[in-house]
Amino acid sequence: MTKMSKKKAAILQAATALFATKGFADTHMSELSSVTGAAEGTIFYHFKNKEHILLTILSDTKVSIVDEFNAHMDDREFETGMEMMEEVVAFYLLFAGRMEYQFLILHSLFIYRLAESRAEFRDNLEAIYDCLVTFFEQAIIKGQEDGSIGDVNPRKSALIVFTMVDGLVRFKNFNLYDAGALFNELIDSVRRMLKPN
Amino acid sequence: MTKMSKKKAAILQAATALFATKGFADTHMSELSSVTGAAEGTIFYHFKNKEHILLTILSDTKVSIVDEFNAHMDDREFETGMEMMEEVVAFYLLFAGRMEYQFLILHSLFIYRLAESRAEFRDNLEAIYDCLVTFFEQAIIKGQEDGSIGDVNPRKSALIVFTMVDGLVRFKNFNLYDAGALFNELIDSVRRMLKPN
DNA sequence: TTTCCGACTGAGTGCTCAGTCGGTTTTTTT
DNA sequence: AAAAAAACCGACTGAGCACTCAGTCGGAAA
Repeated sequence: MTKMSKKKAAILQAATALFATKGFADTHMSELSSVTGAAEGTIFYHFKNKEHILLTILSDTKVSIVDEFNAHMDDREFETGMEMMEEVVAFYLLFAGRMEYQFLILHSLFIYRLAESRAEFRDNLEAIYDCLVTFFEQAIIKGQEDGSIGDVNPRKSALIVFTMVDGLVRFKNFNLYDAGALFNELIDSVRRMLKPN
Repeated sequence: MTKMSKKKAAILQAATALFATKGFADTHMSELSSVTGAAEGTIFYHFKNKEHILLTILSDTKVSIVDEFNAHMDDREFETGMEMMEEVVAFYLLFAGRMEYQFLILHSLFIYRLAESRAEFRDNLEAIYDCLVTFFEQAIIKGQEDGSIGDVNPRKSALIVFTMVDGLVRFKNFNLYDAGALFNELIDSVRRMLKPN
């Protein structure tokens, strides 16, 4: 990350929290200005418009997710694919907790509406999902080689597991119930789902 | 449903589609007016404000979900809890497809923001989720009695299964990938997850 | 026939908002 | 130290917004 003015960084950080909690349309530049102490003019000096702030956040989020997942997984070796799967799930939940605002934005409708019409948004979203699903898939493939995971379609099962884990994160972020309380249940479920019969 | 003026029904229907696809804040009364052919004044004659339209939609959705699930499940008998679970999953996916706009709204951030501050919204959402999770839970309990489902925590496992199914619906509605293509995989996963070992 | 009422109308209103602009301050370069 | 560039400021603008209101209309009750 190249160095960035204090104000610009503050604007991005505040916008991330506000977009996540209030939504895009309901977050006003005046608010962003008062929260960060930057004048409205300053915001438009750094970003050509409101949408561009969101795109920057999404792009930064993509970089964080792709980099951190790769770094975390490269760091360690796994005996079995099933172990790797458990680690992917655990790291996903941990990471989503650390990046709560970013994941809230990823779970928001407005980002998908933009993705439909704007390639810059779509590309970032696709990169994020592809990276994540691929990790789940790799674990399944590895597990099928070493016998720790049964004979399932790797991509499809990866999507199902991803759906479960991501759904739990969403429920937690939407305050429906606490994902942490279901962690053990989730890991058990994944194990039962994937183990050879 | 008591009889309702043509215009009012048209406003509700159009608002459901617009709120679902464009979001609440990005749907303007002028649009609702031009789409339905009702004057803006007419909209405010039937609903005291924009939020009240959303509340009416949510409340109608709650009634539909609770009624239709109860009706569908009361209609049939199941040999085993596992069969019942499969039917709940299948009906959930079918129903979510039929009520795509309503489910999109249920998956939108704005509804949860309103639920935080407004009891009218919170109560409807809670009733919907409670009804749905309880069906999954009942299937598990029945399955544990007849031996078709293993020894898991019924409520927690119901939440996990609900997470999977609802997550799939969300992914489909957000155009991430087609839930239909994963239907068989999903049913298999649920079966493996819950079967006695 | 008159009265009344619910459904409906659309121009009008005041306000909120994203974005602009002319200028100042701070930092970097020479 | 001077000049240039980058960062910052906040009053201002005008478009667009939710909502209002005085009034029309058709049909049912009195």
